[in-house]
Amino acid sequence: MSKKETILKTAARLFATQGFEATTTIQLAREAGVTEPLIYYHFKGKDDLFTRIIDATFSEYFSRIDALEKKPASPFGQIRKLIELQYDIAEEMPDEVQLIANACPAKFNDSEGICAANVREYRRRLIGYLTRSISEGISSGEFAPVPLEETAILILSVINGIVRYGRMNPDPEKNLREAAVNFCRRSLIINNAHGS
Amino acid sequence: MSKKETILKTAARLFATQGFEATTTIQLAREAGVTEPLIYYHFKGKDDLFTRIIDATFSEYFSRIDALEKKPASPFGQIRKLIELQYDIAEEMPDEVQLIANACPAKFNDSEGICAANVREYRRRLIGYLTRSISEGISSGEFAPVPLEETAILILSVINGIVRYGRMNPDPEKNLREAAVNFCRRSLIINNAHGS
Amino acid sequence: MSKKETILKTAARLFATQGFEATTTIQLAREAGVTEPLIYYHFKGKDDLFTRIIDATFSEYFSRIDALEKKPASPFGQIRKLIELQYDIAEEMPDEVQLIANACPAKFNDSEGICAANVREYRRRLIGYLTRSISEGISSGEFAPVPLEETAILILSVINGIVRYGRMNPDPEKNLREAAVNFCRRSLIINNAHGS
Amino acid sequence: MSKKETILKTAARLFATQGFEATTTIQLAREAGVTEPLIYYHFKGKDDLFTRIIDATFSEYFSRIDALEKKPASPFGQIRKLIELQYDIAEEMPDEVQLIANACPAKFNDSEGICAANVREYRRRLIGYLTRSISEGISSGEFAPVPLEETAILILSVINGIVRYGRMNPDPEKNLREAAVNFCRRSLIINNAHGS
DNA sequence: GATGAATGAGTGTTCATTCAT
DNA sequence: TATGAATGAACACTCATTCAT
Repeated sequence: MSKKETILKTAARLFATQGFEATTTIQLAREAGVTEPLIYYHFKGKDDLFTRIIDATFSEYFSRIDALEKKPASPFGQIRKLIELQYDIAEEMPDEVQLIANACPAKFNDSEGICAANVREYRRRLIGYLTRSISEGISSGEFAPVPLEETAILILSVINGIVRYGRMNPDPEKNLREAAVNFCRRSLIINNAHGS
Repeated sequence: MSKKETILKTAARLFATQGFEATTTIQLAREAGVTEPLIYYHFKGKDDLFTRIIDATFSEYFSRIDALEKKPASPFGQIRKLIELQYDIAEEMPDEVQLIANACPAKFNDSEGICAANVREYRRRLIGYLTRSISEGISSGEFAPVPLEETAILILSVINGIVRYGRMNPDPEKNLREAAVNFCRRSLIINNAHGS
Repeated sequence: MSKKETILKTAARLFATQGFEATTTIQLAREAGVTEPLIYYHFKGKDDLFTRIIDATFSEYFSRIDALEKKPASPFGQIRKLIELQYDIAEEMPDEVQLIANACPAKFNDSEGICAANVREYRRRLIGYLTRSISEGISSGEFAPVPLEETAILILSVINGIVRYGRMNPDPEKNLREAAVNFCRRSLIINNAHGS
Repeated sequence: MSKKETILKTAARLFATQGFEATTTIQLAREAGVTEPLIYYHFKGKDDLFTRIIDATFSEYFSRIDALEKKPASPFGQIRKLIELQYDIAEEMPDEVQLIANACPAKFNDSEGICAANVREYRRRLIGYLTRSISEGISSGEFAPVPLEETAILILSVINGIVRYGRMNPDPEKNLREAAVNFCRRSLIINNAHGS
């Protein structure tokens, strides 16, 4: 891994665990095994580092969601896939995901609002994806007639909740992923056979 | 309101909206309409302010949960009441609630771990409350045979999700509170008649 | 003891042990069992407290030296009495004496030079006293023909040295007082019988 | 001289003349011709500066005393050399010597007791050196049978006294160095011919 | 005589950032 | 690429002191 990449990875980890403000450039330099000026050779500054990490993470998110939309599936299959996708991403890049979950609100009104724009777009896409899936499910009679957007928000809440929980309590025994899928299924599908 | 209280309230608001580290004492003093040294006359320092806000908020939480446990209700009635309680508290003291939701993880390993201890106790109580309610519901045949703790965590996720959403998108038109109750009800109760 | 006196005594102790600058008014208030504003009711401020302690201590010194001069004694008897006087004062008011020994040089160029003036006067009197005694002793053939002022300074050095030593090493077994008298006697008196 | 050295030298001078507490970092920066943060780039802080100066000064002292012990001399020759050594050091590095003489007692109980440990070692060495010399002199019949340790302390007092005096009254006419040597010689040596 | 509340001016220290090499 | 040295701006915090009561 190049030094530039090391800086990025280390920054993501420190920003995620300590917060953006609490991470100093000298600490970042030390933990990345470089000197401070080198950070400024590769990046414009601390904000630039933050922005790049956020942007890259959301990019990854967006392309994954796009990929998801192209694969046909049943209404609940789509929802299941979204839950699983979030879980997978959180396992692949836990630092970046936590960074987005925690630090973003704090930097919401920031300089160029880069973070806020990303978050809005992210919500827009996820809610759109879920709204469409739920709508389909209701139309086909598969789902109960739930309110569209509210339910989308609730499913998102479940997703965020388990991702957060997994970060703070790394307990491999609990199968939250499966439990979350079932929890949502039972709530949506009109069917006497629970957990089928 | 005394100047001491003004400082506390202002600190809660700033810590919640900007984060602990990003809030400077001079800014706090200005927005509270006092001089900087007065903060140090009434409090030991920035950390002390933070700790007191956290402690007071969790105290309020705990006493409310305790009060809840004393009122008898049906299994789902208990869960409904918890959801509504969280919503109410978030409306009463939105700054403090957001502060706990956002800043706490960042200060988790802090000095005396005051925040961490509170968060653990808080989770323990809520999960305990929910686990008992779910267990009762399953025993009485009212609820589907869901995994206890996982389901408790998922319900908590729903609660936290809507509280967070309500903070970031203050949209009085959406009735997330009612939607959340129904979402959980459908997922738990064995009953053909949805949304009744 | 009145609160005013308590403040003075406590200030002398703290100034002596920690230094003037390192002693804060709040610490002084706490250790004296009063509140800060009371210090300002009785005294003009920290500097005023310092000045009064210094002045009172030197006053005491001066009146004691004056009293000494009035009692007739042999040349070495006079010197012996001065050594013993210093030792006595240091035991009576150890804080004040140490304050003068340590803190004064640091405040030498201070505001009104009150300390410096006192120190100069103090040196002038002691050196004058010793010079006269030595001069007498030489004239009478009792003392060796030592240089007057230099020897006076050296005797003062011995005095200051044992006072300082006694403060830092409170060791009642060593009889430094007697040893100092003998040390000076042997150096001054022309006589084969040492230590008589 | 590098900026780092300039900071050290300036700090020694200011600490010595004004005291540690009364010297501010901004004043130190100005008088050293650097900016404040540079002090913190080269040193950990004000305390670190103080400690380093003290340590370096005592190191110099110790190595000089060690060198002294290796040169053979008569009992009084040894004592004479010690007096002259102290005088020399005080002329070479007057700031550092005064710093040790004045500021140390105030910082005696400080943080890691670095100063106290040095002072104890310093006293131990000097008193040991003097005790041995006096003991030799008494054994050989050259010295009067004076009490060992007390006399060592008194000689040290004479040394410290003239060093202090020389600092406060820079008067090149008085030959205190020679007077001190003679003062001690007369007090120790059994001999009718004084001042020979 | 005595105090709780309050403050202007300053403290030591750290920050993200730059420059010369 | 890479760095040792350096800095302007800001930081949390403390000081001696005052005022209204």
